[in-house]
Amino acid sequence: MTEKKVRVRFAPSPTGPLHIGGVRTALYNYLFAKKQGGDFLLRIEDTDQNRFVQGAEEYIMESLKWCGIQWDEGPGRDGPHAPYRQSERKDLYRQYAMQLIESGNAYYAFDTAEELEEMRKRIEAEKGNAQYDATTRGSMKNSLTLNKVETVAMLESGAPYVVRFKMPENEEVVMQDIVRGTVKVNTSQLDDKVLFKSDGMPTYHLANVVDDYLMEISHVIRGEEWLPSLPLHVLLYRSLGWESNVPQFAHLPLLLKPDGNGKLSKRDGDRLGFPVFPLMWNDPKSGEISSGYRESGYFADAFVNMLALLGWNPGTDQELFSMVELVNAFSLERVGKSGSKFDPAKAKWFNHQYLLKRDNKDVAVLFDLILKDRGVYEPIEKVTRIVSLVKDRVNFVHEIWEQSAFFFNAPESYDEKTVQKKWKEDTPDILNQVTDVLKNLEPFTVEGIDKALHDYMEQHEVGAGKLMIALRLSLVGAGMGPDLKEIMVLLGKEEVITRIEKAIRVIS
RNA sequence: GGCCCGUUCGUCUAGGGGUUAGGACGCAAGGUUUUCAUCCUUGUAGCAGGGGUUCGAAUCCCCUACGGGCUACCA
Repeated sequence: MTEKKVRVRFAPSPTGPLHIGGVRTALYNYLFAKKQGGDFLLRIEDTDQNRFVQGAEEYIMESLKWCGIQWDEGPGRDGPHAPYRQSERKDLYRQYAMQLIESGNAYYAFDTAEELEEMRKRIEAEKGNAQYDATTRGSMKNSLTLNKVETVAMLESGAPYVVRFKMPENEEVVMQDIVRGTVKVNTSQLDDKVLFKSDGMPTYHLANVVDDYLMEISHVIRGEEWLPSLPLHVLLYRSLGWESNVPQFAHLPLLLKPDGNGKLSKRDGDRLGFPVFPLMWNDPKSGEISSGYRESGYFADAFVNMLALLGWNPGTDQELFSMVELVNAFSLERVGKSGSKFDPAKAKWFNHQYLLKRDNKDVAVLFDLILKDRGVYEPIEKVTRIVSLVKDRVNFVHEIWEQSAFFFNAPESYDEKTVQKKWKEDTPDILNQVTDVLKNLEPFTVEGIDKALHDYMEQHEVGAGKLMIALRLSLVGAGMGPDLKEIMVLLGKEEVITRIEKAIRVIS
């Protein structure tokens, strides 16, 4: 094996938003490249003009950036092989198609859609394998069945044509795949794929091989759905005389839907209530909006971490990885062979872990944005303190609100069940007495409150369960929340007393 | 239909001839906590089936089943 520089590419088609399976493919390419000290390129495969979707390319780039996957070459980052959009490389491909025709590895085909359909119907009626291949190409309208004069006449008349690969007959193609090992296919199973379309654009098969060669790609890491066309690609390299430049291949297992079987799709996200896209997507045609991980409150690093472990594992018990750690630990050899079902519950767990790891101050800045949206303006020091008290109870920053709203707004109602269980006949009296104690308490600190409350309970022989829960009910409105003394200090003496008095009025 | 790929707890996975089949998520129970949650402890649950090979298969081979992918002038 020659020691070429590692160069990999992520080559999406701008036909819509990037699905998390695509993000994972990009991630594995990136991790592999960085681990090997190589380059990661982004190439836009927009050879199908009919499927072009406005905004999709920008979406793809923004998604990669959000994930921290920076490309070394690609749109917006020109390198020695620019341009990186296939539509801008259009003129390149024709010459290779012509080269294949001249070397006898490809041919012109003039069949109309109707003629192709007719052929398929005919073969299917005979229970044969309906494809354009060695068994059928001889009965179709192409430069193999037409003589030279007729072919030239067709071309000169401006008749639409495609260029098809002339698949060799009955040849065993043996290929090596890094994740799957040896894969063998007999060419008699393969058809004469269209390489060059009548609209003047190459198909994926030609374009990807030509570009991978020209861009000096060393490893092709892509989804498993491409495995069936691997022999075609290998044969293409050979036919173009690039045998010594065939990249190594790695076909990644698919991401499956959480319930049942099958490839994860956009519909599943809508149905099961979790995003399948990294970023929110607003479809320009249908106006349909699909949710994204970013907008749902996921941290980019948690999202990347979760995705990295879906199909790859380090062989150790470590589950939490920064991008740098992923780069260091990654290898294609440890990529699994079978598809992975996406687990929304585990995704939340990852975000929880990252939320716990974040500095309270950083989380407070994010939470403060949510507070301002709700019209709540508090000093960041106070917000930070609140975050420190409740962040281990939630998975997302936005959930902090549900756990901390009582800090900002006095309870409007009191949890029915807790009232019934803990609010007794003598509760108002006890609370009134405690209010007096608190009024005179100086300074109003966690330690001070703790001592005062315990002294009271001891002197009056009142149980903690009775007093504390009644107090909590008054301040929070429910039997939940962080340490009561902390809540009291943050609320301040006056607010505490006001809330207790209100509770006595309302509940009794 | 044809071709290709796959199959270890519900899920993500370790394990690649001799293991009490390990970890994580989830779930359950207990503990801690004045409450809820966190946290800690314990538990729950798996080698798709059948044949070989072998002294011995989760592990190697074959078959079957099941699942998936591809089978466009889409990528």
